[in-house]
Amino acid sequence: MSTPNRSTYHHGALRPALIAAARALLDEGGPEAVGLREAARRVGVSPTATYRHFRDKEALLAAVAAEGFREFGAALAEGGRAADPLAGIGAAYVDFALAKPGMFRLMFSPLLAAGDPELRAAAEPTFEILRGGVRAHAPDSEGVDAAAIAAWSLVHGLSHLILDGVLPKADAVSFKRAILAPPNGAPGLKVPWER
Amino acid sequence: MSTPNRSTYHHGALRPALIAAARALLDEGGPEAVGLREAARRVGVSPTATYRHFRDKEALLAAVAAEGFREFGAALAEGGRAADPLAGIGAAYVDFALAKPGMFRLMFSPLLAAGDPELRAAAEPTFEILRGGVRAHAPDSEGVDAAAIAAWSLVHGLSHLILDGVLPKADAVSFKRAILAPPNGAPGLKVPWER
DNA sequence: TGTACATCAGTGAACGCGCGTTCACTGATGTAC
DNA sequence: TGTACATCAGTGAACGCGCGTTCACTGATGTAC
Repeated sequence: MSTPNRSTYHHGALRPALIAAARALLDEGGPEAVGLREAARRVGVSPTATYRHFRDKEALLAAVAAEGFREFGAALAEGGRAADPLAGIGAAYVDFALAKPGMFRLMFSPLLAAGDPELRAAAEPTFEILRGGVRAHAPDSEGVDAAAIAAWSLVHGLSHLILDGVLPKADAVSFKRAILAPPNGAPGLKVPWER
Repeated sequence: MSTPNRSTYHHGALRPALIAAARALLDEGGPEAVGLREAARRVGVSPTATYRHFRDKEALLAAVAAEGFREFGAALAEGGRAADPLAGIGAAYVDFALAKPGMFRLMFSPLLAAGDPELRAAAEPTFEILRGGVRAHAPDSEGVDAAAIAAWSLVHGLSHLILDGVLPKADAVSFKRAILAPPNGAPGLKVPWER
């Protein structure tokens, strides 16, 4: 039965419910605000029950981050369908970060054992999509990887600077306008770093 | 008396000692690992004593971050004395982040009330220096601010991606080589985003 | 179709931890006369 | 130069908090015969 039925002893779909609760906490207070006990409390279950579904707290966070990366990948792929794919991807990247700051932070958080191979793998498609966007600009260039890293760094850094309150949100708007509709018809996002 | 003398009841220089202890914690475990009690413990003083010098935990963190920004500004200014100022600044930026990851994280951390005016002010010189570097490339351009933001985003994002274990450290090396000694003699760091 | 039983998904109490902060206090310092 | 006293910089005990995790358990589910 897929409908959770709290009148019975068994929850029925505790795992996804815990992930959802964790996401809510993430939205409200960022990665630090996510706790096993609090998530369990919200679902209406004892703290211990969580251990049926997650080895420990980090496993829950990892499951949440995995969901995030899937959605992130979809958003970027969608952005890549713009007239200028790279610009569209860049805009989608920043949009995602601003729309889901807690999730964005978690996805790149040191809370998730830095360099964890599974998460690196989850982040890999991000890089692939960016690389594809760069290739659209310079199909046979040799510096595609370097340029993709530069493009990634650019949007990643802008996202963080805005999220951390260093730059005003308005800069995201001008950024999008600048890359999506450049005044002179040239490609909006130039590649800054070539080997 | 500037020499702390723990044989007396008074410490003599507790404030700087606490800041130093907090920095050590920062180095060891990042911003989350900094605590008033632990800092006091390391200095050999009761937890309560900290409140003589800092209103609360955040005040201590802010004082540490302020030190960080001062050092950061000095490092960037030094980098700006390279043949290509913008490239030198960019390299110094990434170097600082990689050399003092805990401090770098704290400086841009949401722990320090996002948008806190004092910290925005402390970060301002960073922007000024970058703007100066951009101006060296295009002295009379109108898009200096936008380009400076782009350059800032680029190095900031690269720093974070490496710090978070998404990109390998080696990318910092190739980045520096690429911007500091570009193969064709062209300016190493091109400005990606112009209005 | 009914029943025995293994498995599974929860419970509830407890553990130890470290934290930030407040309270009433006391020992040391420095200043006015 | 000595002394009274205000101020300052510490102490120590306690508060309440929420956390992650372990333990022994019990109620519900589903499967084999």
